[in-house]
Amino acid sequence: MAIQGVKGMQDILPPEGRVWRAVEQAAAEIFEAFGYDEIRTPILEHTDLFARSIGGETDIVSKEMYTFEDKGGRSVTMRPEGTAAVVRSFLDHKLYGRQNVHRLFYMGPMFRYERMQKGRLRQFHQIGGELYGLASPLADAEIVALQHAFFKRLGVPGLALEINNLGSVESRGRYAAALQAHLRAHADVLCADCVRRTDTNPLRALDCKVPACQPVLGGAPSIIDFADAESERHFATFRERLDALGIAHEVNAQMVRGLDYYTGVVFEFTSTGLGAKNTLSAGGRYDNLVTELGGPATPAVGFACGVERLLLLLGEMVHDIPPRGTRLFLAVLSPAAEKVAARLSGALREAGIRVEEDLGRAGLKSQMKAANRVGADWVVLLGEDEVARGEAGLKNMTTGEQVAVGLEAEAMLARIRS
RNA sequence: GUGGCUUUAGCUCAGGCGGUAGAGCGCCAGGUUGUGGUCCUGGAUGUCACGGGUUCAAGUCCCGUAAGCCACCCCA
Repeated sequence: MAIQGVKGMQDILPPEGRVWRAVEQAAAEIFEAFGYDEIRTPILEHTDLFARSIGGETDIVSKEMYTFEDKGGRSVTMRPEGTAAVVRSFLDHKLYGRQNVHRLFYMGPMFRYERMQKGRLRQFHQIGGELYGLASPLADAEIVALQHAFFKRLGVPGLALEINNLGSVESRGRYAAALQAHLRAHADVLCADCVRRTDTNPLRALDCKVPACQPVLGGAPSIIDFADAESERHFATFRERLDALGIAHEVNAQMVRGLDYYTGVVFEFTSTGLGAKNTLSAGGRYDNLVTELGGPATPAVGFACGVERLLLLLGEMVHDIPPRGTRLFLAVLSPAAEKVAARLSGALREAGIRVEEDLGRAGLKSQMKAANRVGADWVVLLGEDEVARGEAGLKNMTTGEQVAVGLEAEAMLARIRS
């Protein structure tokens, strides 16, 4: 049995790599248009970082992390998400001392030990953005607008945006207590999962899809009613801004996020056609995270987008992004032509042409087939006769026309570009 | 973590009640001794996921393992 890849770790094979590059490049361009700069942090962090930021009771921390001891006896963890590491780096390097507002983006692999399913890998990739130093609801709207622009650029079908207001830490706490009481009062009709969640994480029960639970959940207090006046004003301004930006959205009072650090505005972009798990990207405000990790009071808002899910959606649409530029195939048929071929391939590549060859120097017919297979626009034929005459055959693979040209790259480029 | 399904050629898949494997596509060659993409003809390739068991005989039945998929759970 040949060695297989590790479960849940996926290879990206050609030509898929081109699609990834196109998506990552589109993301980088959108981020730059919004004034964001890239930050790259290591895969490994101290385990404490995630335990303290994401929340020790969450599934991610309690059972999904790749945690191990390194040779120095430190407990380290392969990052399960991006935000904690970015905040850590922000504090580690005292970036807050440079300026008040920071716009950062990152992209890269994340690791969670999960039961596999399509669009749910153990090594998966996220593209995320973080905005530090602005408490304004306009900042929340900017983060949402950025994602919206990104998805629009890629042509994501069936896009929808849901938002909610979790309120302040205090109001969220009061709400959790009220909800817990409500759930306890109806524990007899709730499903087993909801009974368990009543104690561990009552807000999660709101997401339950079991029919029997719906009446109880429908009658539960709404988190929006618990938000304090300031948080309510913030949310209202946020919505007005979305309207002004022309971004359609819907309030979903049942939506809660899985990571503990969120406060206030949370949002989730979904797409139909992703199956059971339809979340494309999600995020929200986390004004307390920086201080919880030992930094100065710094309001923050951010998001993360699942790249594999995005690619799943884009599917066939972008499955065959052709390589950029003109493709030329150099067919060499005679040892006498090797010197000319070496010089030509170099000169043509410098001019920005994609030059491919069959270095096995098979027969003309198979070299032509190879040229066709790679999608060559042009073929340069270097045979005994041509080289003896001081010329080469230049064939247009679309029209089938072939002409004789000089052995200089300039002569071929002139023809190709005409 | 729970329940269920799947795994046969490079790819997509067919193989009624057990008798050691097929198709299409792709690949290679020839038709065209120096011209591709169309067409025609021919060819190669499988430890039937892996390990055990039942049997005279297992791709086919049983058990285990692994990987993948679906619904939960959870999350991006």
